[in-house]
Amino acid sequence: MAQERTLLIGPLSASAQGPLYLQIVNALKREVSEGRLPGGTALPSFRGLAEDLLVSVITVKRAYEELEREGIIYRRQGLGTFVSEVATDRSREVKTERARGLFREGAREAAEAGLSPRAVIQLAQSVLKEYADDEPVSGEPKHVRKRA
Amino acid sequence: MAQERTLLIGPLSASAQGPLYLQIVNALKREVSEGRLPGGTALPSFRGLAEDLLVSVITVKRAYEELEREGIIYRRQGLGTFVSEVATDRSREVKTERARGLFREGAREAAEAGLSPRAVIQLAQSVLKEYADDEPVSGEPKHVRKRA
DNA sequence: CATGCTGTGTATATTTACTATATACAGTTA
DNA sequence: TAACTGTATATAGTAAATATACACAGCATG
Repeated sequence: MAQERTLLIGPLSASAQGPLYLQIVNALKREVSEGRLPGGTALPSFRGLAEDLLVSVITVKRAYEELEREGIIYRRQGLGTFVSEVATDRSREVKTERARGLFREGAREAAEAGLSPRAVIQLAQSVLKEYADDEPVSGEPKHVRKRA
Repeated sequence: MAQERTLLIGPLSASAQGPLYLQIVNALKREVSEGRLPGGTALPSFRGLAEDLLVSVITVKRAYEELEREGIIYRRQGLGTFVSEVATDRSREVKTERARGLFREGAREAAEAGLSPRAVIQLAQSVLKEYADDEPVSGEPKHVRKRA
């Protein structure tokens, strides 16, 4: 085991849930926002990641370009690609904002479906609760009451 | 003579928020789910809607095909396109399911942003409340009296 | 009643934009 | 120089959107 061959991000499902380069973007954003890639960390090289994920170099490039545009990573020709110092914060900001947008859109859809404001809130809460049960967030201890 | 020239759905922003045909689909689903298009109502013709929205006939066709696949409308060659009898229910089902998916995805994003389960719920509630303030939903169905 | 007009939806070939690729080019450092 | 890194150009494949020509239903009319 020369180097940790730990696949930084899982294999991509070929165009199963969106463009490949966006799958890479989202997977890396997740790693960053959850603290597994602190600022300054060197990301895999274009060719390395491309080989691991069975995609072309260009696809990785597009993904990295997108991440750089969002201020999460930066690239240096001849040197490599690195996680920005403010990456975690930026990534979390982006994700929180995205979550807000999703909740907003969900509320609109539910309202258009004819649900009353109360019913919308109830629907949202049931989903959130179900999610919290299924997927314990990060490694922090949390007590889950199985009783619903 | 000309019928009500009321643009059934507003103008489309050229590829500003997704494919044109999906914008048409969503706009019509909204009209249906909110009760402004009861079952049996005749929809605008391909050419008429295409002209109003400044898109091609094919784009309208794709939109109507999608709506028919979801059981919201049905088409009759030489006659026209009509709102299904179960359209409102079907549309509301689809929208509710979509809302559920959006809430789920929002919860995931928020969790990945590092928010605690409690904070996620708080974020969601703040958004929902803000939405309810802006748009008094009041599931009060307006009686759309149809002239015989 | 047969006919043609005008409305409706339908089908095919084409253009355009985006995704993903292979291949060749350029910078950094031991 | 050698072996890494990121970069740029030209090339297929796919989906969205289009123009054009076709087929069916209703109605006015001779």
